[in-house]
Formats: sequence, C-alpha cells, structure tokens
Amino acid sequence: MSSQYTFTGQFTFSIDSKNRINIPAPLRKQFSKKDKKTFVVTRGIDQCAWIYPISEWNFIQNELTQLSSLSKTNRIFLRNHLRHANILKFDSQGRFVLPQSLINYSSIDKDVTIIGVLNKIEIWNPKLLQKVDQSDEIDDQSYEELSERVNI
Amino acid sequence: MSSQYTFTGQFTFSIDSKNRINIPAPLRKQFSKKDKKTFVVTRGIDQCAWIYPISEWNFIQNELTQLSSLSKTNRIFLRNHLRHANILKFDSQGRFVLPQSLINYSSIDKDVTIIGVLNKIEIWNPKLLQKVDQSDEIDDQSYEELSERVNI
DNA sequence: TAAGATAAGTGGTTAATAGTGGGTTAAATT
DNA sequence: AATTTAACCCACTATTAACCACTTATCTTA
Repeated sequence: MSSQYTFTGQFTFSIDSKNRINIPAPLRKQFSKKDKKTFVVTRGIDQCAWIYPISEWNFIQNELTQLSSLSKTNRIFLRNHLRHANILKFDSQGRFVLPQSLINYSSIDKDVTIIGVLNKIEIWNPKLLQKVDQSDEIDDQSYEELSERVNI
Repeated sequence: MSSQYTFTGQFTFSIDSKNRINIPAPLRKQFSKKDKKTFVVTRGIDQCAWIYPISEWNFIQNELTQLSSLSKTNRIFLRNHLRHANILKFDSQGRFVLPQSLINYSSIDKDVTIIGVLNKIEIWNPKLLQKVDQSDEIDDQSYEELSERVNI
C-alpha cells in the first residue's frame, strides 16, 4: 500500500531563538485536511530527525506491532523509535518547536536542511548531511543489487 | 509498461535574469491535459538536469516506495534521488524557473541546450554537452550488448 | 509571393506569499 | 505566587509567482 504523501526537494532554513523550525511551504501544502497540521517527530535512523504526518505514523505504528518483542533487535528498535516520538502540530505560520532532545541528537545549531523523502521529512544539520553525503557513496555492487529491484 | 511521451529533438534557448527557461513548444505540446503543465526537475546522472512529466515521475516514485528505509543503501539512495527533485509547473508563457542548486550542478550559465530523450527532457550547458559528446563515444562492445536488449 | 494572422520566445512589473522576528497572553511547573 | 514554558498573534522583508507587453518567427490565405 502506498502513501498519499510524496515529499521531495531540499530547503535550507534557520532555527530561531525559540527552537522553532519552519516547514517549507511546498511540503506543508501536502498535508491533508484530516491530518490537521498534526505530525510525529522522532529520531531518524541516521543522525537526523524524521517527521511523519500523523496518518503515516499510524500506519507505521501498525507495522511495528507485527514485530515480536521476543527478539532483542526488535526490542531495541521499538524502544528507540517509539520513546522519542513526539506528536506535534505546526502553528498558523507553519512552524513547530523541535524538542531539545532531538536538537541534541541531530546536532542542530543554527541552520537546518530540510529534505523530503517520500512519506517522511528529514531535518538535518547541513554540515552533517554534507559529510554523510560524501562518505556514504553507494558502491557499484549495491547499485547492481538495487537495479534488480527498482526499475528507473 | 511504456510511456506515453516520446520527446525528441534539440533546441538552444537562453536562461533569463530570473532563471527562467522556456520549454520548447514541440515538447511542451506533448504534455497531456491530466499532467496540467506539471513536471519534476531533478539531477540527471550526467551533469545535466532531467525533466519528467508528473505522470512519468509518479511511476518512478511508485517504484521507490517499495524500498524500506531500514536498509542503509536504500536510505542513501532515496535521499539523494528525492532531495534534488522539484515539482514545478510551467507558466502561461511555457517557462519555469530552474532551481539554483540545479543551475550549479549542471554549470548552466547563459545558454542552455534542451534535448528530448523519450520519456524525459534534458537541460544542458551547450559546452558541456559538446564535451561529453566527444568523450563519451559508445564503444563497439557496448553496442553489441545493447543490441541484445533493444531492437532498433 | 505578399500580407495578415497566429504562435513562440523574451523581458519586465506588480501583487501575493513565504520566511523570519518579536511580543503578549495563557498555561504549566516548581 | 513566581518563574518558566508554550501557544497565539502581529508585523516586516524578501522572494516568488502571476500578469502584461513587446518582438520575432512561423503559418495561412488571398
């Protein structure tokens, strides 16, 4: 089942003195009425914050209930992904306050790079993203493997 | 499944002071009503920008939703392919503004060469295209391999 | 073939929106 | 009750998108 959300693009904004971050208008506009400006911010797997519109999050949550807590990996994974999840809304200007714990986790300072990745939005420290971008080149082998699953 | 679009031909236009580029009329005319002048500009694999009519892009996007973000390779791949993708429309004159990041990426200066390549349109710096044209000759071996997959 | 009409490419101006900053009131916490 | 925190509102500025206008090219038709 595919998502109604198809976030794309990259934007560089700044976080203000009250820890507010603006959601870029092109992304914000996609929010459906039923989601009422509501979303979940949580830890990304990489050193960034992830934003899911609430309906997406509900879907993911459903997936997560499939994972048995008998597995250690599952337990750790579930813990780390659920306990840092905050349900928030953006204000009338389209901003939200990023919780301090996530600011720390993603080493956010002054500027933030916001990128759309289909059903989620990622918040990065621009310098970190750049670093990851350079070091995490996908090797040819992996591309070969990908090519067998995705035809683009 | 094959595309409804069959872009062909080459055109040399100029980019104006507001970074607007005109889509050549012969290509523009192919846009179907349901696509409503909407398309995606993104990084090409070579040093150029790619334009996909929105319906084409949706097809690609659909493939991408199959990839789980639990895999590192997938995350990197998704991020780097989606963050440079901008959903745009051309204006009543048939133009669109090329985002600064793509101007930089494809080293576009004043003139642009626009070429139709079946389901996508490519935007090049004329000098770069010329250079690539000379250096990237396809060797006989590769032609042999191609011949086994494509019958032209 | 010439003239008119239509469409295409280019340039600029205005109006709307997006991003950002700050202040005031309400709520929560200690 | 006092202090802090969060929600809400208002305002400024820069950017973007919509609009209008002109020139050149192409097509049509007499």
